[in-house]
Amino acid sequence: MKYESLDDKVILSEYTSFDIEQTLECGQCFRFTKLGEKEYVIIALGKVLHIKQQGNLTEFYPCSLQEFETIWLHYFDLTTDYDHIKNILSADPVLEKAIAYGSGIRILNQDIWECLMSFMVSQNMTIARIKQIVKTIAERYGDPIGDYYAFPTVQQLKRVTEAELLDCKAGFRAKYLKEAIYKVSSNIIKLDTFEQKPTLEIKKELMAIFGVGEKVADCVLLFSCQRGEAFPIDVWIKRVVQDAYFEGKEINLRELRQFARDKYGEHAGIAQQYLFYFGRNQ
DNA sequence: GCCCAGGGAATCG
DNA sequence: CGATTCCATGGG
Repeated sequence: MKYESLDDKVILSEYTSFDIEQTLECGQCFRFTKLGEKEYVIIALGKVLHIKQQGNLTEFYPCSLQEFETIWLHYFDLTTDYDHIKNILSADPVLEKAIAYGSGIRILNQDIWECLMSFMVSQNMTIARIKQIVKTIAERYGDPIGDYYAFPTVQQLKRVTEAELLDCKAGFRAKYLKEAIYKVSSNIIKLDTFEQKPTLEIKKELMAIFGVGEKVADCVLLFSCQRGEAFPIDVWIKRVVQDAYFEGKEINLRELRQFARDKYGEHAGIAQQYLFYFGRNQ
């Protein structure tokens, strides 16, 4: 991998396993807009970033070299060796096929707060509607950045009422969001301590929030805490695994978790993303 | 109208 | 324990 600065752009080249479309459209984040073929605007970490891929080049703009190195290199997980992980997972024929389909997926390192709120919103919703509701919350309570809005901080959401969240169309999740805002804003849960905590301890803290179950906790662990062993199980992944490994037979969540641990181990999370992207688009 | 969506809590056996 | 039901809401 190489990158160089040119005006207000950074140009990435000589990389493997990075496709912006697959990375954004595989369901791990919700704040992006497609402008064209492999051209996107993403709103993250309080910034608006354009990304355009053609051939074996990726442009990031507006973006200084320093910003790229301190923020986006990590955000897009560009320092992780995905070829190595893919080699390990490809030993499994099912994964080999899923990887062939979504070979450019990378797991983003997102902001924990936004990730938690977004996946609380996600329960029992379609991806299109999740995007719409997260966008509404940002537009009503977040800071404007050009034509877009940053996802609001905990402080900015502190005084928001359940009725106002209902008005954002959060539905029955409005009271869940209130609960998360309360626990984080009052420091009952300290998100900035997660980095140095064991995975299971973080999971326990997250699941103590009314409205956070295993699925949402696993999404937060995988998409914002760099816990590659987390394996979020939703309706899609359940179907894919059942169809690919159990002849379509119904299996319960406990068996499914055990299966993922045994089969994919420390790379269960990325395996899950390959399977999700493959399953949802076939 | 009915069914389902990147679930989770409450209830029931 | 495991299984079922309810929860808001919009789109197919």
